[in-house]
Parts: sequence; structure tokens; C-alpha cells
Amino acid sequence: MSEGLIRRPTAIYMQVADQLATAIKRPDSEYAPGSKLPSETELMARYGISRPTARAAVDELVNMGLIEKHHGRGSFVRDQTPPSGELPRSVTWSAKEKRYLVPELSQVEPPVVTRTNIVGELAAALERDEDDAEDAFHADHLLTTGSARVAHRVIIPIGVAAEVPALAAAPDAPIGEIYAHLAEIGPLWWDEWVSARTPLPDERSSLGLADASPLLITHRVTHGPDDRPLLYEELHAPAARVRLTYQIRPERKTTKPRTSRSSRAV
Amino acid sequence: MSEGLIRRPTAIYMQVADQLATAIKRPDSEYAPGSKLPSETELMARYGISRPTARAAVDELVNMGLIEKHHGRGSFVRDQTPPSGELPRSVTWSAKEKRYLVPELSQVEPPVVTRTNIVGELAAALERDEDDAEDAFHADHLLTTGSARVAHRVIIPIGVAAEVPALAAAPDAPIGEIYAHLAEIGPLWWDEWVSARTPLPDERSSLGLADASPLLITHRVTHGPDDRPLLYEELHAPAARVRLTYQIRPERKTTKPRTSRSSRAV
DNA sequence: TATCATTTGTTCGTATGTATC
DNA sequence: CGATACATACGAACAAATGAT
Repeated sequence: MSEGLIRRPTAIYMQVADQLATAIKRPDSEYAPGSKLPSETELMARYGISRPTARAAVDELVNMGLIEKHHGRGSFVRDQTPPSGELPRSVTWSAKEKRYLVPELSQVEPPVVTRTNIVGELAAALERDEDDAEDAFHADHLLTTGSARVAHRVIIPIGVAAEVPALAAAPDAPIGEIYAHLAEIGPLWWDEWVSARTPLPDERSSLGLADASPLLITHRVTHGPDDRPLLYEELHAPAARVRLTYQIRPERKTTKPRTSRSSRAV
Repeated sequence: MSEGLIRRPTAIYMQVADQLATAIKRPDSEYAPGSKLPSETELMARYGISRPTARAAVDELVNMGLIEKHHGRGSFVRDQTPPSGELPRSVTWSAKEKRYLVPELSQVEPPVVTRTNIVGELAAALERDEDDAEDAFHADHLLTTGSARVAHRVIIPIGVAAEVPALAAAPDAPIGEIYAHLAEIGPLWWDEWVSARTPLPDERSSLGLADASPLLITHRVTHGPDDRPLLYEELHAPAARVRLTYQIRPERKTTKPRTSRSSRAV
């Protein structure tokens, strides 16, 4: 009947949570990914605890990221398999085709283009003056790697679009084409930074995320000759499904390290 | 007396949490970082709610990462300076010093060295045969960027350590020195992949994470001549505090894209 | 379509333990 | 030592979502 002895010193709900967590993490566990955990009522009976204590134990498992709770259905073991899909973030130069190559993802929905001005973080990244805000095209893409959906936003400052008319004509073109057009200005290089956070509810639905697993976010600024920032991109991908891959080659020391993103003087 | 009306529909504890969260996030807030939140008893009186409801509201704020609770002291507003710290992931080559340069982080604790064998994911990354497992040094470092703690694990296969005696002598050396020694074998390049997940409880404590904010995880394999994998690194950093930065230069197309990490035939 | 049992969500009341000052 | 504040635990009730009847 009893599921293992419960020692006094540490909190009961913690002990129950630990036992369940161990059971879940055991390889050939009775709690396989996707399977249902005992209901709160059943935990009460099984461990001889009250409802609040059972709830606290289950909540602890949620905090550990081991299970998900669903109102009216029950608690279910999350799939802990590490991300399999790869999202290559490197850029190659094809000497034969004389253009930059990036992996293209297939489109899930037609891109949406809007036009707003450049402020805040974005202004800093593009080294634009926020007080004299320049306009920009926003192209929002919803793509898929095959195993996961990713959201991709491409932001083209109006000034750059004016310089490269092909961009103004099709700001929602695939990113490979955008790079090809930008390359007309001169050789390109990219600055990228990666962060992660818990997704917001609307992001969960648009990216088809089941749970509260984190969102990987990459920001990329395309630089042209004279290190001029030309383009901004933001990519949101579910960390549970994909990992970002980079190939790192040593840079020549001479290239002065461009440090912090624009610390504008006041 | 009453701190704002409370509508019925949504959960009371949620409404209280929202009000407090808004108050905390307001710029010139009465709840500055470090200041003390009203105690549970005070919240009960102020909003006319019960103890469990007050607790639930405060717990919600903890989950949002806005406050920290301390037994017997109270709840305190966290410093919310978001992703400020940068963790540069690029490598530079100093022609003058004839060595690779990487940003060094300062040590929080002396590194711990253990010795285990190479299996699973690790074996795949290092292209080792799992059935004839090679041993490896594990060096675990606890470092700080100034604004955040990061955990760094360096894994040196015994074969490589035998080839480069300096590594066997000090497997817990800073990563810059490790690279310097490896460079004796030949020119190096790196393969890196990035994922993120919710931290486990013990990771939360060792990295000093407030709560469920995600963990950024980078895996890096150092390759020597003939693309031979020499070294494996894993870095864990709190996504709320740091972002990883990359500088991307186009690669020559000729470099054949090494795709999936070792699909061993059976 | 409507109803019912199951399961989690929310809320109250109450009591006692333990850390901090 | 005592006051304050958070931690743990019990009991009880009703609400809301879900799935099956």
C-alpha cells in the first residue's frame, strides 16, 4: 500500500515530489513521456496526505519541468528528449554563384509586411537615432524546419530599401534573396546574439508549443562595408525542438572588436 | 483602504499578483529593487483575502521572477536589469602572440577534476566509439561574468591528453590555455550548438538562479587538423542575465558542410 | 444535446513549525 | 526571549474544464 516510507525532517510534499521525480526519470519508468500521473485524489490515498500537500507535490514537479498539468484532464509527463532539429546559423559564400548561401526553411504561412518606425532596442541595434526615427519594413515569416515552427522577423530600414530597390519591391522575400540583394552594396558580415525566455501565451499558440518550454531567440544584424548596419532579424524557435548551430573560425585580431551595441551619449 | 477593486471573473490571487507586478514594474515604483514587499499578513488585510490567497499571489510573483522570498525575513524585489551581460562566443587569432584568444571569465570556485568515460551524447559529439569507451578528464568550472554565474565543463579525452602532456598536467586550466596547448597539434576550428531548457533545482542553486527563467546551454567541440574532434565543452548560463554573442563571417563553400553529429552504423 | 463523473483550479479557515531579528 | 514572517499541513467547499454516457 505505502509507496515507500516518508521521513519526517523534510517537507512531506517535497518527499513525495522527489519520489515521483525519481520514478519519472528512471529509464523504463511506468511514467513514460505523455503518460498520466496519478490524480491528486489518488496521491492523497496512496501517501496518506491531504489535498493541499498532494497539490504542492505536483506543483513542484511542474516547477522541475517534469510534468504538465491540464485543467479537467490530469497531469502528464513531459517529453524530456533533447532537441533533435538543427537550425544552422552560419553563412557560406558560394564563389561559383557569387552569392551568400543560407539554409532556407519552408514557409507555413504567407509572410506579413507592415511598416513602423525604428525605436528602442531596435534603434540601438541598427545604430539609428531614436529621436529622429527612421521608418522600416517589417516582414513576419512563419517557417518550419520540418520538426518545429519558427517565427522569423526581418526588418529593413527605409533608407536601405531606397538604396536597394529590389528590397523595397519585395521586403518579404526569403532571407537568402535579401542577402543576395544586400551584397550589391558590398561584402557582408553578421553580428548575432542569442537569448532565451519563457514564451508568452500567444507565442505558444502561433508556434504550436505544447508547454512552457523556453523559446530560443536570436537577433542578427547584417553589416555592410564600413561596418554599417543594414538589416535586423529576429528568430524565435522552440528550444525543446531545435538547437542553433554555429561554425566558429578564428577571427584576425586586427578586426577591432566592436563591443557594446551603441551606447548613445546624452 | 482598499488597494483597487478586485473583479470576480479571474482568480483573486492572480489579480493581486498582477497589481503588485504592475506596481513593481512601474519606473518610479514604491517597490524599488531590493525593497521589501508587504508581508502576507499585510496583504490579507489590504485586499481582504485569506492567507493561502495572499501566499498564492506572492508565489506567482516569484514565478514571474520579480521577487525573492526569504524565510523569516520577507519578500524582496529583485533587480530586473535584463540581459545585460554579454558572453562572446567568438575566437580570435592573435598573429603577434601566435595563439587563439578567448574571453576569460573570473573564477568563483576552484575547478573540480574528475575522470569518467565517454558515452552517450558525448561519444557522438566527439565521434568516439561508445562500445569501446575511452576515458576523459572532466573539469568543472564555476565562473562569473560579473553579472551572472556560469558553469563551464571541459572534457578532454585521455588520448588527446596523452598527445599533449600539458593538458594531462593541468586539465583544469583556463580554456584559453587549453586552446593554446591544443594549437600545438595544428590549426583549430569549433563547432557549437545552442539549446535552452528550464533549470533543474540543483542548477538553480549552484548558479544562483531566482526561478524558472531558462538556462542557455552551449556545446562546443574543438576540431583539429583533418577535422578531428579534440575537446568538448559545455557552458550553462542564465538566460535572464546574459546573452551569447557571435560574429558570423561567410565560410568558403568548399568546406564541405559536416552535417549530423556521427550517425554510427550498427 | 444534455447530464454526470472525474480532475484540476480557487478560496476559505485554522493550526503549528521554523527562521530571522 | 518574544515578535514577526514565511513554511508546512490539515480540512472543507465550490468552480470550471474535460471526456464519457
